[in-house]
Formats: sequence, C-alpha cells, structure tokens
Amino acid sequence: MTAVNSQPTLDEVARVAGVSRATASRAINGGSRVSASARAAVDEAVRTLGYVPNPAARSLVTRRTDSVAVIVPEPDERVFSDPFFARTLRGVDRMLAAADLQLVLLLATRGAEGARTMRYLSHRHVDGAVVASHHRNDGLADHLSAIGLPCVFVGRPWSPDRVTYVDVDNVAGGREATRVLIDRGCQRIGTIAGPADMTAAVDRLHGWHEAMRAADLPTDAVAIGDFTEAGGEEAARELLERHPDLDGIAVASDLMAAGALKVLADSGRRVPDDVAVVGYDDLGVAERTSPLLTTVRQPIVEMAERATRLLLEQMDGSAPPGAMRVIIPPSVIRRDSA
Amino acid sequence: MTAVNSQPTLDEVARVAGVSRATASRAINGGSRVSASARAAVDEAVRTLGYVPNPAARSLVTRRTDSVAVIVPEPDERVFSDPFFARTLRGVDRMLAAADLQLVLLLATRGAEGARTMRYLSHRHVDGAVVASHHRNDGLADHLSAIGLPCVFVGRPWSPDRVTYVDVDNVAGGREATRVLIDRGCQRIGTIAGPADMTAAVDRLHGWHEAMRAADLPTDAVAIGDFTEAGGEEAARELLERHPDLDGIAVASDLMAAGALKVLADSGRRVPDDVAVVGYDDLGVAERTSPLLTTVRQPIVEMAERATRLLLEQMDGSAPPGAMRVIIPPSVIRRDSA
DNA sequence: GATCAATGTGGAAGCGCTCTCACACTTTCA
DNA sequence: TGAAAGTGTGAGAGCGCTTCCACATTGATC
Repeated sequence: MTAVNSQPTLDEVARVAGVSRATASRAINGGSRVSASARAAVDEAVRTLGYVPNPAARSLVTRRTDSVAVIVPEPDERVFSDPFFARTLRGVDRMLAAADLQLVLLLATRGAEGARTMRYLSHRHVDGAVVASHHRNDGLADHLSAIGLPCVFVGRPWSPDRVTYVDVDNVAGGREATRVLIDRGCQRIGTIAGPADMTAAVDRLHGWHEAMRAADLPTDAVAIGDFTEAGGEEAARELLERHPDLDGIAVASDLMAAGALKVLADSGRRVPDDVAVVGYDDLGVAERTSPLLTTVRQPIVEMAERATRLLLEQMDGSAPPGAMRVIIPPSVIRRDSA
Repeated sequence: MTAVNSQPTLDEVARVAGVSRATASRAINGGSRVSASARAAVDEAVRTLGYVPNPAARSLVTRRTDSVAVIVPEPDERVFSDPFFARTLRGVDRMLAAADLQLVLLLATRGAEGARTMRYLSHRHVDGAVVASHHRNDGLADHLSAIGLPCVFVGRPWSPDRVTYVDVDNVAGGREATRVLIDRGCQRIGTIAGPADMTAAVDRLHGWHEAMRAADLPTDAVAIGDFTEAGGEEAARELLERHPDLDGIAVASDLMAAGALKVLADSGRRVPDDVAVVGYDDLGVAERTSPLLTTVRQPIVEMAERATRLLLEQMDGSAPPGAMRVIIPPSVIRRDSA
C-alpha cells in the first residue's frame, strides 16, 4: 500500500502500466528501445496517475540540475531598473524555456553576499551561468573559470581572455555615431562618455576618438557621465560651458542624451539645427525624447539569446574548446536629433 | 579508492573525521546530539576536503528544495522595466538570502508558456512562491491554492479570498493624495486613473471618489491612462479639454503624472500655482520631474520583505491556517507639485 | 549500588530515479 | 538451418544524503 496523498512515483506508474520501472523510465524519457505498446501503456498510466518525475531524484543520478543561473552583479536600483537587464533576462529565459531549463536568478552583491553566490555556484546547484556583466571587474570571471562551471558573459568582462562572451561592437558603435555627426557637417563635436570602469563606455569613447581623428577634428571636448539622466545633464552643462561653440554631441547612452537634450533646450539651442545629438542604446528612451533621438541600437535580446545558445553548447559538450567571443555589429537608428 | 575529480561525499568526510556518516550529517546540519569533539573533527574534515553537500541528494530525502519561485506574470517590456518589479525582487531576495534559500525567477506568460510554469510549480520544484502580481486576473491564485503550494502575493490579486497577500492600502492612498489637493484649496479636482483591470488602479480611484464626495466636490473629471508616461500625457490632454478649469489633478502613478506635467507646461499652466498635481508611487520618477512631484509612497521593498516573511512562515508551518492579508499604510511625500 | 533518563554514536533503510547488464526473443543473412 | 545481429525487457545497483532505531555510555536519583 502506498501513501495516498504523496505524489505517485515511477514505481506506481510501472505497476499500473504493467511494465518494469526501467521500461517506464525509458518510455518517459523518450528513450529508444521501447515498444509502441509499452510506451502507450506508460503514457496512459502517467496521465491517469498524474505522475510527475521527482527532479531531485533524477538530478541525483544524472548529475544535472536542468537549471542555469543568471548572475546580476550589484543589484542597486539603477542597475536593476536598467532595460539592459530586463531584456537580457527575457532573452535568456526565452532560450532556456525552449530547452526546458529553469532560470535561477542570482543577485550577486560584493562581500559576504557575494561569497554566498560563489558558494552556491560551487555547489553545482546549476548546470551553467549567464553573467549579465555590467562590465565591472568583480572577479566573477576568474572564479567561474576556476570552478569549471560552463558560463557566458553578456557584455565583455574586464578580463576577457578565459571567458566566452557576447558583446556589441562598441568601438564601431561609437565610431558610427560620431560619423553621423561628421557626415551632417558638424565641425565642433563633443562627447559625453560613460564611467571608465565599464568596458562599453571605454569602447564607445574609443570609437569616438577614432572617428574624430580620421576626420582631423579636435578631440578635446570630452565629459564623463554616469549613465543616468541627471549625470547626462551635468556633463552636458560642463561641456557647453567649456565649449560653447559645440554643434554636435555623441552621447554614450540614451538616458544621458535625454539629459543633454534638456540642457540644450534650456540654453535655447535647437536640436538638431544648432547642436545635433546622437545617443546610444535604443532601448525605449530614444523614442520618448523630444526631439526623437538618433541613436545606436544594441540588440540586447538577441545578444542574450546568442549567449544562452553558446552556454547550452558548452553544457552539452558540443562547444569547441577554449573561450569564444561573439561580437555583434551595432546599427544606427536615424530619428530627429541628428 | 574514490574518484579524484569528483566532489567529496559525506562518506569521505566521515571517514576523514573518524566518525560515522550519520554523525557527520548531524554535525554538518547543526543538529543536536553531537559531541564537541566529533563536531570539531567533522568541521575540520569538511574544511580540508572542501566538502559541499549535494543538494539533490539532500532534497530527495528531506523533500525540500530550499528554493522559492518569484513569479512575474507577463513580462512584457513595460511591466518588467517597472521599478515595482525591480524592488520586489530585491526585497524578496534579501529575505531569502537571510534564510539561505534560492530565488528561481519564473517569467510566466500566458498560453503554452504559462502551462510550462504551472507544470514547473506542480513538480514541487520549489518550496513556495512569491507572486509579483501585476494585479491581472490570470488564474494563478486558483492554480496555486489548488496544488497547495505555499504562496504569497505582493499586491492584491483579483480573487483575494483564498490567498495570502501584502498590499498597500491604495484606497487610503488615493484618498490622501486627493486630500492634499483639497486641503490646499483646489476647487476643481480631476484624476487620471489606471487601467480598470488592475486592483491598484481601481482602489486608488475609489479613494479619490471617497475624498471628493466627503468634500462635496464633483467627481466627473476622470480620465484613464495606462500607467505609462505617454498614456498620462494623453489622459491629461483629454482631461484639460473637457475641464479647462481644473486646478488640481490626482494621478494614479508618477510616470503618468510626469506626462501630465509636460502637458500642463505645454499649455502654459504653472504647477502648482495654476494646477496642483499629486502623483503615486515614489519609486524614483517623482524626484526627476520638474517641478518635483508630491506623491504617495509605496514601500515596495518592505512589502516584498513582509510577503516573503509570510511565505517563510507558511513554509515552515508556523503560519496560522487560512489566508492572511497585510495592508500597509501609504504615506504622502510632499514636494513641489502640490 | 541499582534504576532511570539523558546523551552520543553507528548501522542500515530508503528517498525516486537512471542506467548498465544480462537475458529472451526476433529478424537477417550466408 | 545456423549463426550473427538487432530489439525490447526487467533485475538490480547505485546516486549522496537524512533519519529511525538500537545500542552503548554517562550522570543523576532513590
């Protein structure tokens, strides 16, 4: 007699179907070597009993957990509300769902909490990890490769050598954005860059420099923002004070560009006629500014999907050995600000 | 001889510590009935071997998974980028971390994907669930209570009877917000409400009605928005067209209020002198508008923490039987718009 | 000094599953 | 017709852990 209230086990399914537990297991897992009649009997038994496999038991023998972690470093308010993460999560979840894997969210802070995350990963509680790198140097890459857990970064980490990652070509993006301004005839072009501890910010600034030098334009009008709207305002004010003759600004994020637009409007400058502005991201903000922002699109969801696919390949062993990098080209979205 | 590369097992720990597996297990799980010397030996063995318990094996026998799901319904871009979810996740994660539980994120869409979520929950893959209800009627509450999984809603669900939830008192919030306008002498007060399929929106509108009736003011100036900035703009325009004499607007979200502020500015009305505006949420937006928004604060993180605590009590059986509801009072944050 | 409880310990069962292996039975082909 | 190959099946061995139970030991109590 079996307990009445507990979930049915494979044994019961086998008994009801009139086969052995081994055959029932094979039938359920879609294995070969099962006769059509046996499979039908098992299917029927599964249905009538409402059988559902016990994941822990399965996991114990297969040594897989069928779940992967998404590691979000430093979930302070700003970072977390960033559409970057929302879209990354969506992209990852979409791919994982297709592979019938679960998404375990790890909000990795530093310090004691960070140690907890590391411990969790060492436990082999997940089969792999996607790191939504906000491009900070937090030692995660080293730790992950040390414990040999399959993992992929979305966004280039600071120590990219040993780790597979997917990133947008931010140098090209910065270059293209700047070229939009050059091509429309801007002569005095500045930039509002992001924090120097993020690879994306550094790369975009790099691209700006390249384009400016190629066009023989001066590269002295640089201000640094923090990827927030307020930071963009402040940087724009500083920039305009130092260089009142600016007629073009390449901004490293749409949010900062939105701030810059405000400052330009307040100072009585028309956009794009007096000063043309190009943003970066195209994650929604650019469609709500006035005027609408010309910007560089990062296909985040696609990046996340691509990263997840690479992870899945690592997990099932079909990935080539060694770290891979996938660089996705950005595309300029033309609207009204430049 | 044991495999070299595999994780050490409890057996090896026991052998190294010179005790039985049972004692080692007790020592590791902080159980009583272990002598100090045995415990020390086990601790030492754990340290030197780098032992880490296998969660699947443990889970198989304890019938716990030590993880809880956070269910986010319908993760379209708007919903997901909402600070509401970001903060909910943070609050939940904070409490779970303290209890050494893992957060499994379930992005529950409708249809086939939704079925997958339900299946996952039925598997008893998690010990409990926090539902970040965006207040839609998606049958989740029924399903969860049907399978008997401990769960708590953040935000009142549409069918609240059988389910424990934590919510802010949105009726009171709507009332308080309106009273701010009444108290400053507004005579002609309108409201921009949220969609009628969200309990929060309905409740806030309800509160507005209460306050208006109590002050013997007319309740005809109502427009409906969709909780976005653009929706707020549109609703504000409509409202002003129908009621050009408005001198106060209670808006059901800060984002919509931001849109309304724009429209008011465009129409040459000064805020708060010509028209006073009160928002709702105080999740960051209100501190970036011009003028700064007077608003009603929802303590989301605290709500999420409270909800999680209730869930933990359900999970360990210390909760009183029956569904509970915790209603948190909102507070008015006075800034410049009213 | 005998009796009892409290305390620490190890043996062993068993959680629910997968998968190897041996075996029976069929088909194919020389 | 016999051997070889292929196919479906069940017995059974674990996966690594917790926990029940029985068995010492000890200290407290009469």
